[in-house]
Amino acid sequence: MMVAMGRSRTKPAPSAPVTARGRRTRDALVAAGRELLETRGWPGFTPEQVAQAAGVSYGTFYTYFESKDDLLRTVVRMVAEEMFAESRVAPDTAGDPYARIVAANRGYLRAWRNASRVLRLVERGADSDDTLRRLLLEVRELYVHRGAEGLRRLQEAGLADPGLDPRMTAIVLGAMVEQMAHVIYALREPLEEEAVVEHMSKLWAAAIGLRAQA
Amino acid sequence: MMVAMGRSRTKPAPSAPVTARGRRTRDALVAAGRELLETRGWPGFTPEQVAQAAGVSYGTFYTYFESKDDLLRTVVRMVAEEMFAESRVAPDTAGDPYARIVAANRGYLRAWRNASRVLRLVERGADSDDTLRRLLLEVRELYVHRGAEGLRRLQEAGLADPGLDPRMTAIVLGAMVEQMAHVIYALREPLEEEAVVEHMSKLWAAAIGLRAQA
Amino acid sequence: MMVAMGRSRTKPAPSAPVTARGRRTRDALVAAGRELLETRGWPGFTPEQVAQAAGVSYGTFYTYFESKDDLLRTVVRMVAEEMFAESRVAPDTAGDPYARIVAANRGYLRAWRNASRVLRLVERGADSDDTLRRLLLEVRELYVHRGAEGLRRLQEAGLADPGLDPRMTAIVLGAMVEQMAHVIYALREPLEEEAVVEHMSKLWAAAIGLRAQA
Amino acid sequence: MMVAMGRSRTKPAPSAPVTARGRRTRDALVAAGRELLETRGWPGFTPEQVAQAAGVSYGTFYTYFESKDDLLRTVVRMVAEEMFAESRVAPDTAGDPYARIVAANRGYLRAWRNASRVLRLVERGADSDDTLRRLLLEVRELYVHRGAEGLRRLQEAGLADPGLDPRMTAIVLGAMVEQMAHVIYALREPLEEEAVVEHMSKLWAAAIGLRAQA
DNA sequence: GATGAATGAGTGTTCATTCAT
DNA sequence: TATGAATGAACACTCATTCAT
Repeated sequence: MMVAMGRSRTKPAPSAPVTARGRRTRDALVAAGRELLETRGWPGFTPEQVAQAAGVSYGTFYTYFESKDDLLRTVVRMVAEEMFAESRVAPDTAGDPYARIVAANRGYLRAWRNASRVLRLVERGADSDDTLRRLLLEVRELYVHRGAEGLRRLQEAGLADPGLDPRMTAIVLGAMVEQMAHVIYALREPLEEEAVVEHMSKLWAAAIGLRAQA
Repeated sequence: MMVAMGRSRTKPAPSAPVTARGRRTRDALVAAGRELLETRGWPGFTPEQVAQAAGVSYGTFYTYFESKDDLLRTVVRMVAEEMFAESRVAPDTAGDPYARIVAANRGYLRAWRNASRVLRLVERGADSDDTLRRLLLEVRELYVHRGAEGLRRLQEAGLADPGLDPRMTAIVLGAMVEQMAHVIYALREPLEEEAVVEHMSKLWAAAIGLRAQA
Repeated sequence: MMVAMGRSRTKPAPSAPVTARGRRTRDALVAAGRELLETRGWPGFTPEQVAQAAGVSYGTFYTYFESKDDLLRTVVRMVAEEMFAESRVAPDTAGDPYARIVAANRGYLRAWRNASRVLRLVERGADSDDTLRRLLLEVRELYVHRGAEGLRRLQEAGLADPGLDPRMTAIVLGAMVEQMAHVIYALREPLEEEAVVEHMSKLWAAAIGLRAQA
Repeated sequence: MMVAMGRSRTKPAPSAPVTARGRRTRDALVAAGRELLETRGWPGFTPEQVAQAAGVSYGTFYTYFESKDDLLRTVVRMVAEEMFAESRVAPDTAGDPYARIVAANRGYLRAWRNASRVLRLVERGADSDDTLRRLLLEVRELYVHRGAEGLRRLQEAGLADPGLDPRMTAIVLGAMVEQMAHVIYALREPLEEEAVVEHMSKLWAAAIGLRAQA
């Protein structure tokens, strides 16, 4: 445009690719973005570097994403969903509530260690970006909901303190596990992962007044 | 940039000011930096804005600090020292154990909300800076130590589960409180502060198997 | 900044330079901006080229101007004021109203030809930029006001049709002259400048019912 | 870019469509281009948005047009031709001369407001494109010619000042009306359309020394 | 010591145009 | 002929740091 002033109101929002080729390119960009975020942190996460890592030209980035933040949100959602799915407790522990708690905590810690340098980075951004903050709250809600449901079932089975509010309890105990992951993997407090899992689980069980199955 | 630590020392490192005036200027810069970090977070923490808030000219910033990170480390050190100092007079002495837990949790949450937004920011944002990471671990250690000692006394008095490792327990339950502060104040999950304090305390007490005083 | 998201609310607005050196630099940027606009039009008017033409580095541009538009507005104001000053009718025609009209029209046409490729360019931008549009209206108002006052004096002296609304008349006849400048210099309709001046003046005089001085 | 005319002809210039379908597509693009120019001005006039508005895919644009400028020229030519066509049936024939002037001015102002925002945009914005400049001069000539003929008839009938050069007068008074349209519709000077029509007509009549019909 | 001007590499984004299918 | 993905130079702007006075 010859004239620099005046913004167009109608910036065409990138839509989902319709051809297989487009899908491949978009996937490559998402993968490259995630990879860079995990290996190089914020400094590596620029549209230019992402495009280059995906093997496409700079402009192509904006064929699929409205902005850098758009890609970030996409990556975060993907990582969060993966993590949530991974941390689902294997059904073979169905009978033993304590074993389930241990498995859940171990699973969470491992999922965090493996997949979520992304989430750690993002927590920082959330301080100044509202969309990101809400996205993190959404992700948290998944865990909170699952934890609350688990507790409710235990209460109904007479295996846990019926006086505890399920949601609040899930939030607080979830926070415990989340921060431990942060302490171990980000701050690198020198602790044995398995020892932490056991201890957390013991405290968790005691906190909810878990009784051995009748 | 925080990641760019460990430069080769080719430029004159600013030395401590020798005149009273110099000291005042430096103090003003540190205070302004802390203030900005607490009130505006990372986006407000630029040399230019710090200098302006301190009422000195832009260039003066570099008379006293090698870099932006240099000031950041200085501010963090100051906040950490303050927390050390405060912790010495902790009213940890006597009375009803449960009430003490409630008071400690309430106090911790409030300290976190007010004075140490700085630490929260740094904890989530400075993951590549080793100096800061270690400083954070030191501050944590302070609280862990105090928590562990408290638990040990309870155990010795026969008021808490003697099977728990005091240090590990303090770490895990401390993490719970710390993360709840993050959830409430940074992510702004809509929760009543006092309700959280009560719930956390109840879970904490149950977790350590707290018994009412004989 | 490591984090890309979140805009700072406090962008320091560039203030007027306080030292002589600063004033020189700022003046050089304004001059270069005007020069480029006049010689190369919009395509040459980029912060980078302006800075280069002024012999300073890129970043310096933003030491003195909030944005490209900021400089543009500055240049427009300057050109407009210059033009308005230039087109003031020499006082030696005080006695003869018709001679004054001729002089004013000739002056306007010349001022436009010399100084205001800038204004022509800007008229285009005004279509999509509100600030610019208002700036142009302000400039117009200067001329309109002067024209209206002139007519009022003639009416009071009984030398012009007293039934004409001075302001509206000034607007309409001013539009006539302005567009003729555009037609001659921008569209390059092949017309003799002096012939146009004479004809415009004759029509202008007839339109306001100018009577020879008693 | 408009300034980039006269490329070396190394790529296949799009030829006129041969199938009916091709013609429909091309027409849709032209119509969409015109529509966007009229409703959104320059910012809306991008190949992408034009294609989208025409309901065809992006790439198709370049099946029919060599460039964005190619479409612009096509649209301008179309608008110009329309104006030529309309001018042929101008109701210029008889009646009260003053009423005719009023009607002509009102009509011109309205035409300008509606159909030829395109021309207004181009007149102020396309100063480096020779093709367009000449096209604009041609359109102007049409109106000038008509105006001059009208004046000549009035002079022959003894109803207007016989000392005026018809062509020059038509140019100057035409400029007056044209610029008023610009002032009202582009710069949005707050004036009543009908009041402007009346005033312009009064000044016009006085300027040519119009005498009431014998 | 203090000032404020100067620096310039880096960032996110746009968009007219080309290309493979 | 039609599609939509791909291209990349260009642009406006930021900001930690350095420098001349």
